[in-house]
Amino acid sequence: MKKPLIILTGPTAVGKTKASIGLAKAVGGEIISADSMQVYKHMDIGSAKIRPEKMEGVPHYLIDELEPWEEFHVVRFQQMAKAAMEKIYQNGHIPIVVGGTGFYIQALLYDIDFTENDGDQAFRKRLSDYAKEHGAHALHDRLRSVDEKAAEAIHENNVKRVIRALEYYEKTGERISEHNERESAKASPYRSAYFVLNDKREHLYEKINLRVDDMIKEGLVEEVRALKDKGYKASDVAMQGLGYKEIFAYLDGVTSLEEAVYTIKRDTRHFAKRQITWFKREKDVIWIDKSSWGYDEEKILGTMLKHLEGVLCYEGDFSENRSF
RNA sequence: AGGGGAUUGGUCAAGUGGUAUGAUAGGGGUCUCCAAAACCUUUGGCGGGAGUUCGAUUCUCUCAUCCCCUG
Repeated sequence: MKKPLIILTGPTAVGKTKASIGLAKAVGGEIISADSMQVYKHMDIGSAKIRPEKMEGVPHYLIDELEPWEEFHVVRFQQMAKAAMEKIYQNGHIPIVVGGTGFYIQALLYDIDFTENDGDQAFRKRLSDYAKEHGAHALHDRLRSVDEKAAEAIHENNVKRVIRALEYYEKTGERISEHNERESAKASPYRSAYFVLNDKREHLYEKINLRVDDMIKEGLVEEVRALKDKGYKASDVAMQGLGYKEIFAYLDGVTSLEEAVYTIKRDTRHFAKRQITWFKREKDVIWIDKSSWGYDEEKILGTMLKHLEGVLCYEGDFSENRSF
């Protein structure tokens, strides 16, 4: 029998965190964060991390687990999240994946296989240098010669993904297009419910703008300054999160604070749009538009629970563990 | 009140007597190891009216709105 898995996602600033606590308490769930920034310690304000006192006793995983210099990517997420899920099942609880990184959620939900190799940085750098020297088109031609289908699918300007496709072929001898076809045909090993919390676009954008202002008031600049003082550079991956790279630029005197704030707001809006686009093409998602529920948290929780009745059966271990 | 200047997509700018350019915002999309990333794509416009002209966003007049100076 497949194990249950609940996913609660949606664009940034829509209110996932808040909704997740109510849901976790109602179903006996523990929360796994699917967020590429909240895993990092010392990055609280800019990543809109949940505060411990707001957790109301619900266990959280993949929050504050890494130092900002550590690498984090889908594969690592997948490993850590799977380990967390094991623990949660052992506790007799249901894992609830909460976060806005659609790719991570996909990797977990469909248990996509990334194990062919472990990311050869030197090889990637060589290809990246090749592209810089001979142009993106030349690199793309190299891909075309080994994997026509992948070359068709990946635009030549998207150097990052052209490199990955070439790397995959180089390391495994298999075409990445074949790998992707196989992996995307997979069925999920879980009994899942995939909730996408959404809101009217206008309202969402307004909330994003307000939230960025709040972050500044709460001391985002000081948070970034502290990271900078610890020796982190704008080029470190963790520092490239929304809100961090812009404040870095401000602290370095490249932009004014006003410009930084403007850019954070704009890029966060763009990000939210991309997130929504991602969720639109995920199959079997349950859209919950907050505006059509009058922003009533009780009603929204009620709908989610209703959907869960159909998707997950509360049997065995799970029914008796609904409170903490 | 008098004089001067301005009016180009939501915003900021370019430009020309012959089908209006760009940036930015907005929309849509791709995505299977940097994904808060990377990449692709696209809808909007010459303030109103009259005149000169084969033809006016461009020249003239007028109205409207805004800005500056003088009183």
